[in-house]
Amino acid sequence: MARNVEFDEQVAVSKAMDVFWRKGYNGTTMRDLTEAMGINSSSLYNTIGDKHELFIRSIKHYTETRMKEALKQLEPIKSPIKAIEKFIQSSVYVITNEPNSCLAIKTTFEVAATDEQVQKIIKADNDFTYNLLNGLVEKAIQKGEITVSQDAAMLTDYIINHFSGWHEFFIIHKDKNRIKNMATFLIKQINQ
Amino acid sequence: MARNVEFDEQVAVSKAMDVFWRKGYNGTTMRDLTEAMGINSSSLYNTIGDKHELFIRSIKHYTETRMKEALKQLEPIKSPIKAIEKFIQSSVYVITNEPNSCLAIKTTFEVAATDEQVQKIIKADNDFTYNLLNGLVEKAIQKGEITVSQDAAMLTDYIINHFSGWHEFFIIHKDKNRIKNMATFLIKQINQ
DNA sequence: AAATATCTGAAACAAGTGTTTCAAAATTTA
DNA sequence: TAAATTTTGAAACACTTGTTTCAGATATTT
Repeated sequence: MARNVEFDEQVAVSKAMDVFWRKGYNGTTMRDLTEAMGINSSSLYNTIGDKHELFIRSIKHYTETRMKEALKQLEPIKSPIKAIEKFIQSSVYVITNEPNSCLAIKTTFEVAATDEQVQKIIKADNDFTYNLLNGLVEKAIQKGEITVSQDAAMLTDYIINHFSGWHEFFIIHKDKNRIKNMATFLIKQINQ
Repeated sequence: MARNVEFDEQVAVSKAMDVFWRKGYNGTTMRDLTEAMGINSSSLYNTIGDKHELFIRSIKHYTETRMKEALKQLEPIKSPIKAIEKFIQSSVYVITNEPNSCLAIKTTFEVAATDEQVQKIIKADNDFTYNLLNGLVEKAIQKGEITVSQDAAMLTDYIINHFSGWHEFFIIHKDKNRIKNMATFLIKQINQ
């Protein structure tokens, strides 16, 4: 019996996410957000909620999108070790080509330590990556594609652990090659 | 012919640093700062300057203190490889025992990408760590303590690169053991 | 001790913050 | 088409922000 919401909530959240991604949670104002989303704050508060809720939806959107992309990218690859290598290489590509560094990592360092709700989402995202990669590492060990004498759990942690540093490194040095060299060495270490 | 500043500027900056360390640049207000420093904002603006300048001094204080500590800790160690191991192990200790994660890393992800002045200080800090560790790696290779066939430059990047991930990991999982295991593996990788 | 120069404290500043209000517009259903 | 109900836009809200003001307190130098 009444009109519907005019804007697409998914699209709006995606636009909000872009702002948070660039400016961080505390660096973003509600006016930044409503301007980028193209909606009035009254509509925003009537539908999604306040700034914090919008941030929660933004980082959920970010992590969910990333999870889907990872699955889609790795699914067609038959060899576990090749999938692991692809995962590492495409991380390097993203790190050295996207305009902002990973929203999840930025959020971890800015607010995860003091915001439980955020912490949970970030942890879920990390657990997803862990499980995805751990499955591949286990298979690779079984198949004898990884011969280094280490348990899968530790190797999975060890591989994932590189990405944060590469992001940090790229912000500071903006040097693709040194990151590529680290990635090459990491892959060699696993492969041996 | 007149009175002197009542407060110790070094002590005041150190107290400001603590606040920035906990809350980040954008999450910290001038009232947070003046309260923690125990001085009035007029005194602050008369001596140090505005919020940004205070932040600059805070991160300089942080990085300089850290540099001195690193030098002091590694100086007495004769064996290069032992010094490298000590460097890694004490990083693990700091990461898993300090209440906040590294101010330099937090700052890198929060503001370094958009603040040139900050970026420079952070880069100088990273270059210092790089040079310190690179010297050790080169000596360790010469002495045959490191036999892995990689150039010192890449190995230095590779070692340093782990710290950021460990910080991130500890915020999310608060698990010391998994970090220790990664550190042990890293040391083993270098040593072979 | 007096003159001098500077620092300090409290208050005030204008602009910016996240959020709410509400009349008018809009779209749905009957 | 008319009634009903919700969304929207602009303005306003109360509070916080970074910063400045300035009278009076304070310490130095002569």
